Amino acid sequence: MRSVDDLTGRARIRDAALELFGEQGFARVTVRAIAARAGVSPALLGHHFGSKEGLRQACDAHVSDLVRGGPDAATALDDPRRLAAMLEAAAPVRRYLARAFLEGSDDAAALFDDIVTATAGFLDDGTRDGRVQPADDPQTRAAVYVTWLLAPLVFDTHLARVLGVDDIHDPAATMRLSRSAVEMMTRGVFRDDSVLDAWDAAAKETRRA
Amino acid sequence: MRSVDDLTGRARIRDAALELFGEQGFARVTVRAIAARAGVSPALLGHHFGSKEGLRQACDAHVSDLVRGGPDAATALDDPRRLAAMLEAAAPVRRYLARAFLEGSDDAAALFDDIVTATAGFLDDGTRDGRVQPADDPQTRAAVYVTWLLAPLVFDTHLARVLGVDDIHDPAATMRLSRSAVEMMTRGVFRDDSVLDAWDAAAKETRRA
DNA sequence: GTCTATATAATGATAGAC
DNA sequence: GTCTATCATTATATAGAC
Repeated sequence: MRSVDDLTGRARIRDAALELFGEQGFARVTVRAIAARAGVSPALLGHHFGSKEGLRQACDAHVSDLVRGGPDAATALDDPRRLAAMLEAAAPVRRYLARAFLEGSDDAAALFDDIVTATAGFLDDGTRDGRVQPADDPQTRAAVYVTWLLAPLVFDTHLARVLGVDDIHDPAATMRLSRSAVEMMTRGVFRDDSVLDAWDAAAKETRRA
Repeated sequence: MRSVDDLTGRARIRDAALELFGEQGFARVTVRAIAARAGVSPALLGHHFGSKEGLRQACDAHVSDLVRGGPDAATALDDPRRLAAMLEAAAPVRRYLARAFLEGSDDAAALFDDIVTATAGFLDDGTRDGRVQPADDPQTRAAVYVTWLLAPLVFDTHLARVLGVDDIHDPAATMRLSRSAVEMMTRGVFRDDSVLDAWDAAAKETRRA
């Protein structure tokens, strides 16, 4: 449920900043541009958020709350379905998230860590009851799995171009992408152990050197 | 082979810009900061590159050449080993590449497309001679495969933090990561078809609606 | 090719009225 | 809470000497 001030200028500013930061990155966006999109004067940003950096932190916190399922559900990531929901979030939030992961805010880092923790638990549970392959290094696998889960978020424009669609997040494109990903995750890509064996041989060679 | 002017101020400026753009992003980096790192005056950047934007394009072209294996080997991406070599490129080049993919320069887009084309060829060949699993949608699989290949490039700081290493690209961390990735690509992650079947059932439901 | 010095514009932040 | 007006700073780009 939304708090009442989400209808005021403060929230409009925050949402405008969210959009612009996501589209262009923090440094490129000017205070004036945010104010113009929000339909307020530039001075109002300072009044509500102190500085441009304060506004960024408000955006980080807001997006982090959204992904986690609202301010009242701090542990919502424990439900793996929540992760999929995140990738289906509104486009501005997705774009902002992608930038935040690359630009390295504290909230983005904490969110990444929480997702890895939740994923590791999900994969470990699955390994125990046989639905998931055992891993040589479960922690690293969980981390890699999360980067693969998030990759479409970051490469969305490139994927859209290569696949010949307008938006990688429209229903048809999402289905193509996730179907391929699930297939790769289930069947693997390499049909036999030759690549794995070659890797292990190379690793042994490296250790000897 | 390097051209002779790679030893002059022009190349020093370009390399300094490459580092700073990769570390901080284009908009945040000032012409003065680049000049300071290159040990030249700010005015020299304008003399050689016209503008900051011109300098960026020079960086894009240079990195694109490096990844492709030098200006004389425009088709080097056809060799899949070149892709792995790219990920082992010097840290400044990697960081720059990650930013370029997100910020969407023309050269980065062309490079991504070329990598997908080369990968699709590699996977198709493998499918024909049985080393690679057949795919329901080969083009989409190639695109997804490339985003997974590039994911560690983009999420490097997060991976380093989660794995507890200083640099995700030091030899030990690289080995952990790629071993996990190869394992996942060979064995898959899900042990039976339950996730795939659930996906197909949900897709059928969606089409009906 | 490289520098010093400067023109010109845009930016983040703030003071003070309403 | 919101505005207008403005300040101080910093940015890119360029002119002109060496």
